[in-house]
Amino acid sequence: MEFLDGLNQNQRESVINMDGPMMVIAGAGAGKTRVLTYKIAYLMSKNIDPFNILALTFTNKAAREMKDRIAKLVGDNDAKNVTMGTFHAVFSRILRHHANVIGYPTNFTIYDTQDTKSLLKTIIRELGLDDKIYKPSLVYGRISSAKNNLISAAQYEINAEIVSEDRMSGKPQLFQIYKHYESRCFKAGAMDFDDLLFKTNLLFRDFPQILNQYQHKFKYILVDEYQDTNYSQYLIVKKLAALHENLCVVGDDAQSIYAFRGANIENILNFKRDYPDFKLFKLEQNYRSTKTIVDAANSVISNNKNQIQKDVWTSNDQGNKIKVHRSLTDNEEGKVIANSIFDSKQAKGLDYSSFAILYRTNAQSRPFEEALRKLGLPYKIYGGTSFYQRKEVKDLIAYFRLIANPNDEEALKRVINYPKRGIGNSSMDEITITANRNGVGLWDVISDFSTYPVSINAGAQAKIKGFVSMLQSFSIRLDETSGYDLAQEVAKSSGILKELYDDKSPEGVSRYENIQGLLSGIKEFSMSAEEDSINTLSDFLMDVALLTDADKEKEEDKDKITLMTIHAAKGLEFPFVYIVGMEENLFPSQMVLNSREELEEERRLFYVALTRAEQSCTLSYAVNRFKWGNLQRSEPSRFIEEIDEIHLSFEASATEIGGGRSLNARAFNKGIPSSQSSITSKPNLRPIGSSKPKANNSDLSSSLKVGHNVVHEQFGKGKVIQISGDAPDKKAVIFFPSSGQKTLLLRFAKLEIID
DNA sequence: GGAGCTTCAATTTTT
DNA sequence: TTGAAGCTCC
Repeated sequence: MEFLDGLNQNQRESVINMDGPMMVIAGAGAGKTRVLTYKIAYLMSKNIDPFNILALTFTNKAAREMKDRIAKLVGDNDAKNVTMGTFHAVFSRILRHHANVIGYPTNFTIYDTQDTKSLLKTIIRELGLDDKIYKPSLVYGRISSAKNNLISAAQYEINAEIVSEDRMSGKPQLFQIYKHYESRCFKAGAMDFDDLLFKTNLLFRDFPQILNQYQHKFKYILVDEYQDTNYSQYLIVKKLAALHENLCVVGDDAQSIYAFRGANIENILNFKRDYPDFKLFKLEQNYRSTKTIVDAANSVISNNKNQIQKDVWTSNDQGNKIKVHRSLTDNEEGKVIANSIFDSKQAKGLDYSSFAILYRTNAQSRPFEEALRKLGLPYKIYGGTSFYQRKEVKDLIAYFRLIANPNDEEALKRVINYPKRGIGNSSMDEITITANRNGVGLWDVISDFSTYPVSINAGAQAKIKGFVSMLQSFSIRLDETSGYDLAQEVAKSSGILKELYDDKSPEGVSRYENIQGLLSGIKEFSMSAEEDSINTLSDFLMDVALLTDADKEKEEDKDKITLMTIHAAKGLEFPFVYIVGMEENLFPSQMVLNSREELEEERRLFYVALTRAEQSCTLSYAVNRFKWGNLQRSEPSRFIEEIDEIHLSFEASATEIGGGRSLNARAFNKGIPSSQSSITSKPNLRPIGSSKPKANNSDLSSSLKVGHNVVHEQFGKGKVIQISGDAPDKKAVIFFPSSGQKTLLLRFAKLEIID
């Protein structure tokens, strides 16, 4: 087994341990993916049929990379037969296969976040509720977390705890919304992201023979990023592995950054309970980063209380210190980083792809884009409005969806009057009323006016009929026409192509190009079909809902600077990493400052960011930042101070210190320039000119008294039990019936005093 | 029915 | 600042 030679002792042991339940806890850069790929290759070398292996990842990208790496070890053919993909992708396929038994059409639609929110909004309005109180995104979060815990609408309604939480937060009708949402999705033949896992659980629960079939198929199951799985995923894995118990999960609790969306670190603990005789392997040697970076990351993560004991170390060089750069404004931050990349590239002759700029939120990308563009540096940007989220792309895809599944009402509403064909709101209102009165869907009405008469004028009716018959003519050919051919015809007949072609504005041109891009993507997809079969448009649709920007890597994007959120960077590595926007209320985000758990997650996010860097890492913050229109002062992130000072070197921008020199920590400490900073035991991280953080809740802070009843945005009503500390760090202990006792910093907590 | 104007709200992360 | 949603006027 010569390919095992490249592994260290621990890695090798975890690879050759074939049977039984096992867990690999792997520090950042310790070769987690390596172990997984080698393990799969090793299984095959021991004559395990690739058809019997299931490998679940968190992102499509991870799956693809793993597949490529396995192919290098065992060859394309065998690699191809391993079932590998994200939870969502793998189980959406399985669901398609058995859709009929749970009452769904084979061509069920997958609603993305936009579709879901839009449907929720419709429902909220139909129920006569105020969408300022029942904000669609909030409602979505609530329903999503219910689904991830396998709570159906019916169970939601009778769950005393949940119902009381909703009542406390002033949203007693949430269960109604959930109920309607559930049935509307079902009628539309649509599943949202959470449904893909939820319904898989139902399928396996209610149809044991189907579960059994997959239990036999998947003799070996591997799960990557186990710390990011939610309860729903956990249960799927547990059920599938129940027969053979050849289950290998790999993860790192320190990199758990998706608790906000239901990931449950308990799953690691559950594992010990479910499989008491499991084997535990730890990979602690980091091969990626310099000593400085590894040590800095360790010192940051040690601030977290909740973690599994691990000792991550490296035998790599010490490397350079981590630079901490202060800029005056966010625009300057952009320029500074762009210049730094320019200089480093010149000096060291590196590729652009060696550099990454990582930020907390997508909205931060703009100054960097501008600065890079000015210097003529090529970059690629992930996230934000992804290609598949663009209006024009979604519009065309909506036609496809409607052809595959006419009951898909979100798609229908999107395109029935786009391009403009004279079917306006008043017609749609009439149709909706008729549909509701008869308890049928919109499509039922518009495809059969004789059964469902609608009081709209003949002209509009004729236009609708034309639209319907166009779609029907495509639907008939869906299964025997190649996806590309059909897609092209749809783009033409629908009028979308012409509409965009006629728009000669720069945006219009780019929209047209995006449609062409989508079509050529479909072309590629259609041509990748196996012999004797065709890839149809419904096959394409099956994949497309689960694709993100990161999955659309183009050849010409290879040598470019990477801009992405830290979340998106998970699992990646770069020689030079810039972590920008290192400011309080941005990173850590102000949304997480209410609880220790959330702050710890944010810290793990910073840990992930740091450990992306191989050779060099720069932290950067701006003293002033534009936030919806006006300039706001900000303070350096607390996370900077959590790094042991000996790993840091401080510098400020030329404009700020006047001399164009960069400062080392000592000079910085000595107060050069003396007028601007005072000598402290710690490097002075306070922005110039600002003393203490401003208490933006000063009135509240002084007037709040023990015994007050208050309302909190998230926790609902509560009573103040204790007040401690002085402004601006004044804290209150508040008891919330919905979520227990919380200690809140008054300067951050958005509280309202009731009495 | 639709274009164009004004207002208003929002800003966390993603399958 | 941006984008969506609502409103007015044709």
